[in-house]
Amino acid sequence: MTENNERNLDFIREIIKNDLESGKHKTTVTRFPPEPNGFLHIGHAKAICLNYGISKENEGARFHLRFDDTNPEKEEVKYIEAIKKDLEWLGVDWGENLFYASDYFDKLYEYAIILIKDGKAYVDELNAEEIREYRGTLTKPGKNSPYRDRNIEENLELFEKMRSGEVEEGKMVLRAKIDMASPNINMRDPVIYRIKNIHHPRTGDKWCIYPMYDYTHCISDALENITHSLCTLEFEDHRPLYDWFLDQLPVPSHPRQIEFARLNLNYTVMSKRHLLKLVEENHVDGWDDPRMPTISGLRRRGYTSASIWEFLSQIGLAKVVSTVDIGLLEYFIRQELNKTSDRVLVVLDPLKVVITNYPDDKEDEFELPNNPEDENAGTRKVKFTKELYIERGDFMEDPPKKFFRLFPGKEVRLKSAYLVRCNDVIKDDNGNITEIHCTYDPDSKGGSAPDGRKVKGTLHWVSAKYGKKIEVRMFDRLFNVENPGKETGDYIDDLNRDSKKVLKNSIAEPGILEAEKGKRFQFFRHGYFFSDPIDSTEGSPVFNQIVSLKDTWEKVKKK
RNA sequence: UGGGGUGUGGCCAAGUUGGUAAGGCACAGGACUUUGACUCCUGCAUGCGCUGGUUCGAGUCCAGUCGCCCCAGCCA
Repeated sequence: MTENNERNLDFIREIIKNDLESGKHKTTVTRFPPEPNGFLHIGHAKAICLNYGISKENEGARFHLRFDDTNPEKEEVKYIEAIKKDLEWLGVDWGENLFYASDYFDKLYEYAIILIKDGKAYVDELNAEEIREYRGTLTKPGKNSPYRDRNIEENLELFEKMRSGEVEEGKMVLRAKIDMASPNINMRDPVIYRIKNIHHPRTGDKWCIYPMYDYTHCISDALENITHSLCTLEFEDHRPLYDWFLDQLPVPSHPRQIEFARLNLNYTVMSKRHLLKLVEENHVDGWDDPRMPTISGLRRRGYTSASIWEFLSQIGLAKVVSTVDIGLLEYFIRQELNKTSDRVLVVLDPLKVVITNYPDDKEDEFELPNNPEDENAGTRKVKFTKELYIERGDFMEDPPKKFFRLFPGKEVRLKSAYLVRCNDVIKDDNGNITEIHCTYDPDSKGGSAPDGRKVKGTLHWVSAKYGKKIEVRMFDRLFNVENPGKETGDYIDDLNRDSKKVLKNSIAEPGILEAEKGKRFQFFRHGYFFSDPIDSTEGSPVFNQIVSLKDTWEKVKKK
């Protein structure tokens, strides 16, 4: 399925192939550089899959994990731990190659001194607002700061004062001296160091000046001898700056930055800022809410890392801003779970059925295959009794055309048990159906009639006597629209308020109570479910719906 | 009105020196079916944003034109 043959390399792997063939590089060194200010989402996984994937494809290649921790104001240790956990779950092994941008603070500082000495950086005393004014606009060139032409000695002195804590926050910054008239705003003397009197999780109080992204990132890449620095499209404009710094400094290498389009999925949001808000305002139950597109959310939902990996390798890689249909992700998890998960009979919304001609004290025991797709999955025994439950939605008193489930006078098959025919509908005073009376065909044991008559509908069922109540959480898309916020202006307004439904009266085969945490099942005719690793307790699992089965009837009904 | 990108079917996405539009998902038929699932067949761009041009021949080259995305943090 995954054939990255010669001809179908994406444009980045094409570049790499050429670099290897030309001898520019002997192997590859790629990296994933998250900022620890939030949880990883599936968009990050695309970058991980790319960078880590490349390292697995080339002999002698390395993959680095580098936390981009240059802004202690936003970054927290808890995010570092969460990110590592997510990466491990995804199967990423960075070995010894764990780095932090803060590892390079000393080196970065030395390089800044070099820039100053070379007359390529200066200490600016303009305040933030003035800097913005002097920067100009997209169409108007900026103008030079009055502090731009200080002499080197003075710059050195002032920078030292910034470093030593003698300067108040916001009073001074170090800027690169490039070109205030550049059509590329990033080149208009970008700030490279700012003062922040904040404790850093890793360097403590050693520094009160912290380097900016543009300055830090390229140098960090260079120090690690990264060969191909892969990032998203919005950094395209930053590439000239990336190259500028590396051209000025005596760095050990000059990586090539290549940009690709980030992953967008419909019916969800994919920015850390947006996801953070969902968490903080309690629109979801946390970063790992099963409805979240975060790695931890997908994991909690029951997705496998293999299915995510498969999805990412199939969507391709390009520079066009695109939005992938979330249905494709669902396709891959169904594909995997169809082959690997045990089937189990679970009635989500129970409706009682009484088999009137079945003796009160009679019981049958049927042996069902756990997984018809896998011969090695074994079988299990399921008990059949006079009173059963079927799915409320599998019965209709007045059915539409082509409804081949149960209705008065209709015969259906109870999966692997008997053929039954509906004779009576019992209702309460309000007209609600409370139970169904059926008769069974004693000769149809196992589910097929000796006379060979064809019965189209097959329903799942659970014995009322032996079935056990379980909690099941059903999930729908988090948003009502494909592109949240596009029309309404605020994505919060597009939240699907019914995206989570907790079913507490579902009835399951008793065997499922022994399901260990984190096990995936196919609830027969429903979909795939995951025993929640956190909320499940011994003997009483709680299930999260991973994804439903494809439902053609649902589509037919709508017509 | 500045700069940087990008436009191939509903959604992704191949298309290497111009030679006559891969593949996946979705969708529509059909077969099979004790999951209306799975699986298996079949169909699905006379056209590659648009207009011209070069050429025997253009998604691929040239010119022009339109649309969309990103950039004015002491965020990354």
